[in-house]
Amino acid sequence: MTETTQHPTPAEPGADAPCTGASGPGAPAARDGVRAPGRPRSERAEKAIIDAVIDLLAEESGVAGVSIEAVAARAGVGKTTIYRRWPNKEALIVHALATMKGPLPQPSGASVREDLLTLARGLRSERARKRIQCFWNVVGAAEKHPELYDRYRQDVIEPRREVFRDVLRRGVRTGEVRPDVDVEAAVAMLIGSLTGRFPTERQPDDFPDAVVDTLLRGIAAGAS
Amino acid sequence: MTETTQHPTPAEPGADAPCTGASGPGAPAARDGVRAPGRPRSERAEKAIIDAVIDLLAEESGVAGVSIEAVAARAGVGKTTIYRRWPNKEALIVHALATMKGPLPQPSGASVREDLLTLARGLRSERARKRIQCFWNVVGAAEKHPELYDRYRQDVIEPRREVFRDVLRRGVRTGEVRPDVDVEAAVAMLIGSLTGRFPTERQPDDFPDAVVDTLLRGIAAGAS
DNA sequence: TCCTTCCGAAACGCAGTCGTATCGAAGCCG
DNA sequence: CGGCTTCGATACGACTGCGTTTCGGAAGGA
Repeated sequence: MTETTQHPTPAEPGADAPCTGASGPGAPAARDGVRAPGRPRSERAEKAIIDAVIDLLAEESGVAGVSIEAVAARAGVGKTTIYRRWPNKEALIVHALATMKGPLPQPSGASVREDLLTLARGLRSERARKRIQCFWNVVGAAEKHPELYDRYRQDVIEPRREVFRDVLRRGVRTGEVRPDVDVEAAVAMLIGSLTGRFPTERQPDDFPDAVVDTLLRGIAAGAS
Repeated sequence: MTETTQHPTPAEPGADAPCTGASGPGAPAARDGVRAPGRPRSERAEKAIIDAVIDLLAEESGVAGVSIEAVAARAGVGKTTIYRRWPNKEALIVHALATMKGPLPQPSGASVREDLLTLARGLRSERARKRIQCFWNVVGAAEKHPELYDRYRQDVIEPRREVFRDVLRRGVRTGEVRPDVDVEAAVAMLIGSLTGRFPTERQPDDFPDAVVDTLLRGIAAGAS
């Protein structure tokens, strides 16, 4: 032990920007095809850790409710196994959130109404609900953990909003949507109405349909 | 000191349900016209405490970010002064939230569009922003503090939604709004779009106008 | 004036969390 | 088998927050 005990990163002799960049766990010393000596890191443990973080973030009361010890207990893992991969709590949460990117929804393109219905109903899926719940809690901590908020917004939320925008812009080209539509307002109305009151309040099953049709037709009398 | 040191509530001989009901601070022993002996409680301190709670709840990261010690420091008050009035942190926050009820907005009734614009623009006021910010954080902690969430929702949020509903229902009667409108969907679209993306993201100044007009006219081509 | 209550400040015991360190056991490779 | 690393468990010191208690002093009523 000459001077290597500063960071959990094991060997990795040169040019390793410390893993505080938080886009991934500390590499287990295998960069190229070079096999690292010793016991390899358990991929199973890593997945369990990330799942535990996401579950806790969605269920517990915000970022402050996610403690390393709770994560370790829930994942059935020692704290050592966590700190060997991430330098601190914030990096762990950032990485866990990044894994929620997942595949974007792909609307069929049959019609604007069909596409919006698909997207709106998709916001009720198990995975989407968890994503929205995490968003609530991350937003709540936005002032204290701005990096967390920015990254989650950019990586997870914004791409999904962009899918909504694309549907509307395509509708303008096909003539289904009036050309002077305010895309930002319309997207905010769709997403905001479907994600705004989640936690305990139940919405009727056809709420997405009602929102989409209200948006399309408007509420003023005299419109078709 | 015979047996009275169990509760901060000072004298108050009989039939005092302890103040844990959390709808108000422990009364300083003056119930009817009976003046309590000794120095009366400082009203100034009480206001400072409640303001501090609301500010912290809006700015800090959620309910967990509001600590009694932070409240005391921010209000320039000793912790004793807090615990003499409320039995614990949750009761304090519940009471502080209840004070945000304030007066409801009173739309003019000139037209549905005017009323909705007034209400929508009102959501950008200083006070409304703080209310919304608190709502974010209270919702985030809904699973851990359900009483907090329920009470805030009932006392503060729901009455304001009801004002929106009233405007729409009146519009149906006057013929300004189509009779088959889904009031819940329309209200959710208005409020959700205007409160959904607050914290750091800025909206253009005419965003409430865009939302109201989009809601009224719809986005489908062919409508007026 | 005397008496009661409230005031702010400080310290306490207790519990929870962070990040580190240490332990014996186990997995993988040569 | 022997060297390497990771594994889960446990304990540690430092810190923070809660809710209580004690303290000297101030404010108001009788």
